[in-house]
Amino acid sequence: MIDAHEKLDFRVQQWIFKQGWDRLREIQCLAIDPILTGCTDVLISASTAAGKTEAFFLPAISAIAEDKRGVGILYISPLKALINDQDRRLESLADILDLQVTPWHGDSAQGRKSKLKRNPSGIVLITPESLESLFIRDSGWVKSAFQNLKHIVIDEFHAFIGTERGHHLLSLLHRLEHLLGRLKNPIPRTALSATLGELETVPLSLRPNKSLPCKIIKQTQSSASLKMQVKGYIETNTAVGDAVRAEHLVCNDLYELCRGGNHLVFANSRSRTEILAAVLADMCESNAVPNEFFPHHGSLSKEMRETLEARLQQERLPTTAICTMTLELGIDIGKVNSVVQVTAPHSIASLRQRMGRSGRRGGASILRMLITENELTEQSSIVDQLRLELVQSLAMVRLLVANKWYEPADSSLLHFSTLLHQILALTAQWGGIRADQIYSLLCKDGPFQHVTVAHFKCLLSHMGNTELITQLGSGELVLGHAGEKITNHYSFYAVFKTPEEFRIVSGSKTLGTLPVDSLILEGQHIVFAGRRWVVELVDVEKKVILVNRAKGGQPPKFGGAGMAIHDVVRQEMFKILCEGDYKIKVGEHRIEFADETAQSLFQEAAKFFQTANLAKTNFIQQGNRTVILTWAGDKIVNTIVAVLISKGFAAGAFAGIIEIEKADAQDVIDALKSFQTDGTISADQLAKSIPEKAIDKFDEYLPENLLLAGYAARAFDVLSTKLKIKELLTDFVS
DNA sequence: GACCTGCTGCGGTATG
Repeated sequence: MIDAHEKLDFRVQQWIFKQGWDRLREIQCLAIDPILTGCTDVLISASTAAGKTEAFFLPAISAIAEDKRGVGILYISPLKALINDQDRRLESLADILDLQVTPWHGDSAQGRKSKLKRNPSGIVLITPESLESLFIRDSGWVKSAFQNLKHIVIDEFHAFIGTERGHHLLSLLHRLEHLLGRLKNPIPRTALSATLGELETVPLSLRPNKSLPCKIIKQTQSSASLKMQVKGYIETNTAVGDAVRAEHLVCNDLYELCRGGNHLVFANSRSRTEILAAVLADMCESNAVPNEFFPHHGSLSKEMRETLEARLQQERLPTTAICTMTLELGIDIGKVNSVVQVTAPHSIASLRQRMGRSGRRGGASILRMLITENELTEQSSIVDQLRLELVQSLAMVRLLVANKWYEPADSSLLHFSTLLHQILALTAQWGGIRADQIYSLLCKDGPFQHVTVAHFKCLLSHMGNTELITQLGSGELVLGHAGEKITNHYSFYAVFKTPEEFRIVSGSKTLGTLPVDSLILEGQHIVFAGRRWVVELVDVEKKVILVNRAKGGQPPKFGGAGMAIHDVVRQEMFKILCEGDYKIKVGEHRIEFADETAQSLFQEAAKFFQTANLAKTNFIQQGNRTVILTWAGDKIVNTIVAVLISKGFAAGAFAGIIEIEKADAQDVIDALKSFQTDGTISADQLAKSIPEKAIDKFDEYLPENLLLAGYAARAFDVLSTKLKIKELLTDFVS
């Protein structure tokens, strides 16, 4: 192990020495052999700033140092900003070895791209979309430039797993191996990530056809400790005016906790981000101190975001960013003093990623969660009485800290939208291609292995009928009229969908953009970029909203869908309510991590849970309404709701609790019993009643039956639901 | 009671 670094290229060793490192980290030593040999894929799982990128590049660069014909390393990133960071970080190492590094994305310098075109060599840093555009526009160059490719590395791999974009990436990598004649002798892939749940399943997500084995390298000694606290707040119902709004208590605490240091506050929605930033900036103003609270989210312009990122990184002025997931991935902002999560996190995986942003110079990570619950009244719902937002937050903390568990990706998705995209892309790339070639490349040996021959045939014939593709007399498929039009536009390269957005302009300055699904009226007051504005003009043609500064205002309504809580999280919530205790057991001790308000809110919830005997009660009759407590994830909850609606009930779900209006519990139970024994109700059947099934970018071009099947696989799980209902009915005592 | 990511080629004008 000590001598591992001696296998690296001499100049790489010199570079390590120059950095003043006394030795390589464990993961860096472990990565040397597998990457130098290049006979396996490698998965490197280690926390942020543990040196994952170097763990790959030190041996990979050593492996290509002697042979500079063509591009040797292909680095793929989900973000342009990461490519720019990586370009900067690789500069000194690449200089020593006289290696060319080329960042290649929509905004990178044309000069460096054309240099690579003339003289392909060294390292290319690229996005999946830019790689797709190279395939379609210049696959001949790709074939010659990458002929000598030794390694592919994917950064922030968790951001791809289970998504449309991830499937696109896998398809691109497979097409690359095919183009280079490397299907039998695959190019080794390395995946880097800090947040991977169920590690042993990840290699299949990296190479679904298993044509190479995968070596897993995991950081063992995690020296970093975690300090964490859940703080509770109560939203009072007293008359407007003298009410102590929980929001102000939250902001008072944020002001006290964050002022004077560097912090990240994750607020979960762009509108809440704007509200908190505005209130905190006002507090600075009324206290006559310089403002150090700024918003950061996807609707803000690149310039505003980059200014804030630079301010955080420089560490000259104390800075707190109130942000959405834009600051979750590894953009270079250095480490911050602490991370605050306001309202419950959406998933443990993202909580873990956020937590990793704090902890300076080997110090502890500090994470606080600020959770607000409503004051209880006679009319309070079960959700309020059970304090579900707080209980969910506590359960997530336990799963993160004690179980080290994160949500795995949903592997049941069919990705038909991306399959259609890839059929068009392949046809555009080759000019003409046979149906059986497409099938074997994408489905039989490629990443769409779940697609049946029948589905594939149906898709192709529908694409023919809609003029996306045309079959020549020779049997070859070429692009049809509609297919030409779609693939010729630059918007084709990305497989994910973006809603139309309006630009928000004040004077001559663009402040950012807003999705059009929010209704904005002239004269309306909005909060944007941390300030208040009044809308002067909405230009529908130019998609511009003109605004002026204003004194007061309501926040813009941002659109969006619901979220999916995993089975494991709901089971953990059930468990802590049953036990009446959420504290984490460490040896003989039980660690308290909630403040007094959060403790008493939890006690209220546990008392209600016990009094109503909810450990053993799944069906509750409340007047003429029936309530079902399943403690299952949202896929099962949604399936039960759809089943009940299909049987004529007025059912809905809130925070995982199913409510059926004007229904007798016994009738609901009978309906569920009949569903259980009825073999004819399938997920497809349930999906038929959904009015809008087109969700992904190319869904609108799919034949009805595939659209149905794709939606059904995403939203419903009939088998697990039947099992869950069996369990619920066994416990039922009428 | 949601969030985020990415993409081209060309024509116009300004600047050195």
